[in-house]
Amino acid sequence: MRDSEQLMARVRAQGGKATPQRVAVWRALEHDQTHPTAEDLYARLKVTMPTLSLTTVYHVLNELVEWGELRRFDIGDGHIHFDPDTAPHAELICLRCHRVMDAPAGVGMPAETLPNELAGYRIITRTEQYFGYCPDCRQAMRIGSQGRPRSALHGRSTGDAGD
Amino acid sequence: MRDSEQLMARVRAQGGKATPQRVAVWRALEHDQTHPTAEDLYARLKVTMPTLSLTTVYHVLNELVEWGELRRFDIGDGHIHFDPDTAPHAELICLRCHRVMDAPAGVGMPAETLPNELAGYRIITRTEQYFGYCPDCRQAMRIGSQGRPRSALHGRSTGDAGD
DNA sequence: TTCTTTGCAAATCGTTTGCAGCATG
DNA sequence: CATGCTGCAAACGATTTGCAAAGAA
Repeated sequence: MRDSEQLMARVRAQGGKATPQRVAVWRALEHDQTHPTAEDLYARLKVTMPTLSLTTVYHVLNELVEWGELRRFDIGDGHIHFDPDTAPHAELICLRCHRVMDAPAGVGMPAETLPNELAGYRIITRTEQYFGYCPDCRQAMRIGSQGRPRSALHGRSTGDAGD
Repeated sequence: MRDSEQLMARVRAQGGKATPQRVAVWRALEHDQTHPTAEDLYARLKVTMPTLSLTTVYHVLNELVEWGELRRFDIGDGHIHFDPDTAPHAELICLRCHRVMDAPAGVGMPAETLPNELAGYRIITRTEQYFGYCPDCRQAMRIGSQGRPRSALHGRSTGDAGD
């Protein structure tokens, strides 16, 4: 994702307005590595901008996705996650708390191996997701307590279990 | 996923019943490579079993996932897809019609490269998804017509565009 | 018969949309 | 001052759940 300076130029160039709400969402995303959901960002921003609405957060996120500035992905926890890093890279996803983090450098296939075409498909991008249990959840499961897993819509999971 | 013979044994062993509905869903999945949604399976089965309900399809799919027989995944089209192939492998996903197919053999990282641990995470499985445009959609886009893209909840996409 | 499963109808809940008032350029 | 943006409230829709009737074992 480009920085707010450039986005401001872009939005003005197409007759749009650089409203405080838009800029706030842009800034919140700028160096974010937490792969937040719309609700995450809303909660974070509400503190300094109490009048902000969740609807607006969704509007701004969706337009960023349309502009190709933001990647939107579903890990199966019932919430859409967003990532300002639009280059292909690997991610680590906890099956229990649904935390998402970038995999350490060197993990996953190098970006240069992304083919242009595969089985007749024009390939645009690739995602690699490693599912497992994060250190906190491993600890919590070891103790046997329930810990405090993050949101989980009804009983959804991404399909695997065990330890 | 194991075949219906084995699943029948399993379900009976734990005091369950091999109902026609369950067996029908198992059979439908047995050699399926289309990565269907619950609705897909329901539509397919309704023809030969008109009394089957969508609720039951969900019940059966969810228990298969709990048993570790079925992988459940979200491609961002607003529908949960299911895959009886639970081994790590790469998939091709069309950004326009949301068709999912297995990548040709040799594409993606070999299964043996799945690490046990990564950044403190206990790794259980990995998914590799290649996003792009399938031959049909490339053709449709070339013609400039709208073609007939498969389901798409409101205006969701998985994040990328262009050709 | 007993205990599981089915399937209808209703509830959930993240996300999207309609629209009236507001604020940016 | 005109148009684009915000945000409330309502709509949406895939999936889940409560529960009474049905059917395996």
